[in-house]
Parts: sequence; structure tokens; C-alpha cells
Amino acid sequence: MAGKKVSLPKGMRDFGPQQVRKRQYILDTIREVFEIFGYQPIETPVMEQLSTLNGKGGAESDKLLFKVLNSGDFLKKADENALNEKASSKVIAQISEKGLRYDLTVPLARYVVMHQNDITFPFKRYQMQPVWRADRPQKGRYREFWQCDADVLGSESLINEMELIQIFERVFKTFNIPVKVHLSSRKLLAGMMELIGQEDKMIDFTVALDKLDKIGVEKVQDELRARGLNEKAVELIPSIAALSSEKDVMKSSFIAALEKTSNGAEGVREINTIMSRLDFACRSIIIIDPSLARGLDYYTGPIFEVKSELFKGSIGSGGRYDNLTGIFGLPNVSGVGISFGLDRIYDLMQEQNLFPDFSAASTKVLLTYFDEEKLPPLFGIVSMMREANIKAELYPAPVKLKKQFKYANDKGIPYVVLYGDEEADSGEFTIKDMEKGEQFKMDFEKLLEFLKQ
RNA sequence: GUGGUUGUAGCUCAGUUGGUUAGAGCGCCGGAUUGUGGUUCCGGAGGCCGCGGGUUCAAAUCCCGUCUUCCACCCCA
Repeated sequence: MAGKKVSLPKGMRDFGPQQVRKRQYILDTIREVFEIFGYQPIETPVMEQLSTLNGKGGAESDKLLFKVLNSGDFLKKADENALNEKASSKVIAQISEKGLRYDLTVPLARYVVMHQNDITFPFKRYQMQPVWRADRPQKGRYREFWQCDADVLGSESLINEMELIQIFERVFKTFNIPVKVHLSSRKLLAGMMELIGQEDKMIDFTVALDKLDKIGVEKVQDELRARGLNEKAVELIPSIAALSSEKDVMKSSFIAALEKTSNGAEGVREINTIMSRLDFACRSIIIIDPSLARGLDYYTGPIFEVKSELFKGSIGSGGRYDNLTGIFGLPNVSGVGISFGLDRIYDLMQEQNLFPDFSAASTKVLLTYFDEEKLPPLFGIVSMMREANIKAELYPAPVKLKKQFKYANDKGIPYVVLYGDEEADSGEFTIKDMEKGEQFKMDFEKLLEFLKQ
């Protein structure tokens, strides 16, 4: 038995049959909703040029990138000095020119730029594929995980934002997952920067502000000071924190103050427009949350994040980006998109027991194999069952019935049909209901009829 | 990337201050049942104690390294 030691790379996982069924259920549900809203599927390769992946994001996202070595004798082409100095980043540039995608948005931008002449705008596409990040794994953070994205490119209309929120609402309602969609706008943040007069510190402000619900007002203030933000910024934090108990955030004095800035006014208009267009079901799951600060640095307008009280961490997110294709040479294409985190939704549903019963998805009937004489009729029988769209399988060897029954039992097959000497003589099949433990005899016509139900 | 944590049978885990032959439950295989699973009873197989080094008369146990797991950061979806 002593098999060779096999293992998986850090953060990579296998999925067994039951897990795949559940994952496919999530994917199917999301896909169906995307399709209903008029999005069309695309797929892109797992690898992109590093130059594409580095198009956005700086040194930080570079750390998360899985790089792929060049083919051939790649070290020959590397600079000797760089090698001797062990200057990793210099060497990498010379021995690796492609990497695994770490999200689906950058590949989308690349796709749109490359196929701009074939695309009719607005371009509504969805994409459900794995992405990879060289992060240190922990709960809800995997090195290989799936994103389910829907994006609209080439339309500035806020109707798109509205529809994407409707998609969130519909998908999570189908899953019976109670969620809140946190809504804000990057422009609100820009407005705050105007208020404090430190427009250049937006990233630092954002990173610290994002931790508000986690570490509290004072620690955020400490971090702001450490990051070089002024006292005006520090004083903003308590009023932002107070918004969470506000019954109508948009009517708060904080928003009124923001509205006096040019960016802030624009952000307020965006949010009010989106809210005014949403029906009650969608409005009721929205939390206007100006402390919502996370998001990639390419977001420029409305931003969303989906959270559930049943799960730590977000299970969906999205936002508008005005110039994502600009870095690849196609300016003035505004886009907005959302993303579902398949793996986190899976974890949540698994923990909360929200998956439906998939037992009907497996084989419905197992035909036992007694001896070779019965094989020709058995082939015919199993074929006719399959013709009738009954999920049927024939046990592939004439082993002990005990073993064949155990196979059916372990696999959750609800019916076992026996065709041995007795049945061949009488012309009636024996069928056993595995759940009830009862068995009956019936002719083939009745058997088919019975199994079709 | 930083700090911590975990690893013993297929799985979940015991294993005393270092001390003979490393255990349990579940699962697996066989039999009771040569045409019947799931329940019951009886029997059996299965271990480089993550890997490498060190300390010791002696290491699953102590030390170092490494890989892996999970957690908290950093950051991020």
C-alpha cells in the first residue's frame, strides 16, 4: 500500500463530486441571472502577459502575482550581474514574461481593447473563471478561487448600477442568503479629500478608513496621523462613524457638507439617482455607507460591497471604473461591474446548510449483473432506460450481489433492478426501493413507467 | 511579506516527566447471509508518528531547519 507521498501546492484544493455539484449549483444560478439581464459569456486564458497584469496596481499587487517562467533555457538570457546580485525583481523581468490572472477585470479590459472593432457597445459580458493570488491562505482566502463577474462597458448610465444591484438582490434571494449591499461612491471619498485639503492622500485615507468597523474610531485616527493625514481628516472620522446609526444617511449633515465640494456633490447625485430608480426589494437591502472605502484603485464612481451577517468578509463587490481600458490605449470607455465570490458563497452556504438536496441528480437505477448470459438483454435494458432519459447504470462485473447493493447504497442510487434467472424465466423484473427496503416485480413497460416518474 | 498555530491508520483524534511491540472510534476488507445494501454479530488488514538534520543509552515526545494546515496582521476580492 505504501504509496508515494503526494501533495498539493499551498492553497490549492481538490473538489469531490458532492462539492462540485454544489459549486455548479451556485455557478448555474448566477449564470442564469446574468443571462436574464442580457449579459453574454466570454472566457479568457489563465495566463496573461505580465505587462498586461502590471498595467494597473503597483508593487503590492505584484507580490500577489504568480509568475510563469519562460520556456527554454531562460537563465541564459538573464543578466549576469542581476543574477549575482540576487536582485529578484530584475531577474524576474528577464526570465518571466507571463503570469496567472489575479482578477477578471484586467483581462476584460485587455479583451475589449483587442476586440474593440468586433464589439457592439454597450458591451455586457459575464465571465466565471478561476483566478490566482499568491496570498497567504486563510479562511475565505484561497490561492485559487473563482470569480463570477458581470460588467457593462461603454455606458455611463447609472441604470447599469441599478441593474447590477438587482442582480445581487436576485441571486442572493435565490440562495436564501440575507445580505446587505453597501453602497458608496469614490467621489464621496474624493469630496472628503477636498474637505480636508489633502487630495494627494486619498489612498492613505482610504486604507485607514476601511478599517473603521473593525478597529474603531480612535485607532483609525491613529493610523491616519501615522499616514500623514492632517487633523481635519482625523476630525472627520467620528462623524463618519456616526452615520451608521443615522436613519437617512443622505439627509445627514455630513452629506450636506460633502455636497459643498465638487466631487462630493457628484457622488451624492450618483447615489440619489441609483436609489430613486430601485424598487423596494432592492432598496431594503442597501446600506449607504460612506465608510466603504475598499476597492481597487481603478474604481472612480459608485462602489458596492455585499456582506452577510452570516459570513465574515465580503461575498460580492463591484464598482464603476472610468478609464480601465485607457491604460491599454482605448480611452473614454466607462464601465461598471460586479463580482460574486464563488468560494466564499460556497463556504457560507455550507456552514448554514443552505444547499438544496442534490440526490435526484445522481443515478436513479442500478442494474445488477448476475452472469454473462444476462449481459445481452441487460445491455438492451440499460440502453432503453437511457433512451427514456432515466439515469441508469449497469454494474460492470458479475460480483456478489452484496457488493453491487452496497455500491448502490453508497452512491445514493434509489433503485436497484435485478435481472437473473428468476426474472428471465418469469419475464418480470425485480425492483428494490433502497430507501424503503421494499421490493416488487413488474414487467419492463411498467418498470420504465415507474422509473420515469 | 510579519507573528503564531497544526501535522500520529483512509477520516476524526488519544498517546503521561523521553523508556519495551504506538492506541480508540468511524471507515475499509472478509465471514455470519452462494439472489439483497443500510441495522446487528464475529474476524482481519492497514503506521518512515509530515520531511530532513541534531541531542540522548533511548525520540511520536526535546532542539534546529523545511513543507503543510489554520489564525491574526500587511494587503486585498
